[in-house]
Amino acid sequence: MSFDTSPVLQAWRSRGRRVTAARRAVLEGLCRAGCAADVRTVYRLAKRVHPRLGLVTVYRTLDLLAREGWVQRWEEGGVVRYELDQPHHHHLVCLGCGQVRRWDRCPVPVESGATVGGFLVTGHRLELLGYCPTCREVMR
Amino acid sequence: MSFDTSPVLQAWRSRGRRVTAARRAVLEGLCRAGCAADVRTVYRLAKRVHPRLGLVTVYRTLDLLAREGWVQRWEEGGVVRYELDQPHHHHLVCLGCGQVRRWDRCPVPVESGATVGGFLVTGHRLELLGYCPTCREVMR
DNA sequence: GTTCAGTTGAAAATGAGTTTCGATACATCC
DNA sequence: GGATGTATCGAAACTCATTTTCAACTGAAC
Ligand SMILES: [Mn+2]
Ligand SMILES: [Mn+2]
Ligand SMILES: [Zn+2]
Ligand SMILES: [Zn+2]
Repeated sequence: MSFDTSPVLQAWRSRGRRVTAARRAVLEGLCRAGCAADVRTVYRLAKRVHPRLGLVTVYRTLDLLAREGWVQRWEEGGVVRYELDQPHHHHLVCLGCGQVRRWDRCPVPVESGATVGGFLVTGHRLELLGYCPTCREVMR
Repeated sequence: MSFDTSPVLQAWRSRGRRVTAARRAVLEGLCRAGCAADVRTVYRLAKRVHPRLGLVTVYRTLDLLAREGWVQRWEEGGVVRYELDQPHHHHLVCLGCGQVRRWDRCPVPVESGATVGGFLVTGHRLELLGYCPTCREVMR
């Protein structure tokens, strides 16, 4: 995927965090995983880069990236998914097979920084739920 | 909350399911819990009605209700939430304390039954993320 | 090269949710 | 109202994702 990881590494170094082989590998795995990857997938792909990588470190690094705002974290059907921060977009989720597809429109008119009922809104999450072409076929 | 449980009970009886004290209690707990309650909350409230209620039965009944379409199920920050089916609405979620408030507007123009990129869309999920008045105060 | 705090990974712990199974209690039929 | 058969119940065992612990390791700085 087209994601430049050097700003992340740079930010880490400047804040006194260490740029380790394990963290590089997780970032690389995330890049290769593409849209909305689950932890296992990131682990599997990152392990190709750095075979002695532990699953714990994947959890830790994903959490770090999420806290620092480099990745989005969300859950669907009991599965936690992460993806590198990209131009704002949403997702189509298949209720049949769990597949996720990117949807680039955004119909939500609430700006980040706006206030709704006393809440300071910093973002939003939107998924369209339904059935992918394959699952529609199976259902008929 | 204003939710009439008798259609649920009636539907159960007509399909050969039994209307038990445990199931009534879970429904009652759900009513009392209001907007987007987690399983523990439903359990705690339902137990007041039927003290010997087991947590397992809460899971089972919530799952049953969800499968039959009487409740919505969603997850936020690792917490599974259920709520009785109501007029379509969304939620404001506080990233500080996890509190959930109802938001009645819906800016999503995709009708149920529409097709987006080959997906048959049957619904959607939208949450505004941010900070509640209390958590905003704490942050300053 | 030496130093040392930040980081790692194996193993153990945690905890939400599920499965199992003997006991219980709805619904039905006298 | 009682007897019957089966759906349901709840305690306990289990599963599995995620977190915690801790001794070993290794980037970064000097
Ligand atoms: Mn995506
Ligand atoms: Mn609600
Ligand atoms: Zn599908
Ligand atoms: Zn809050």
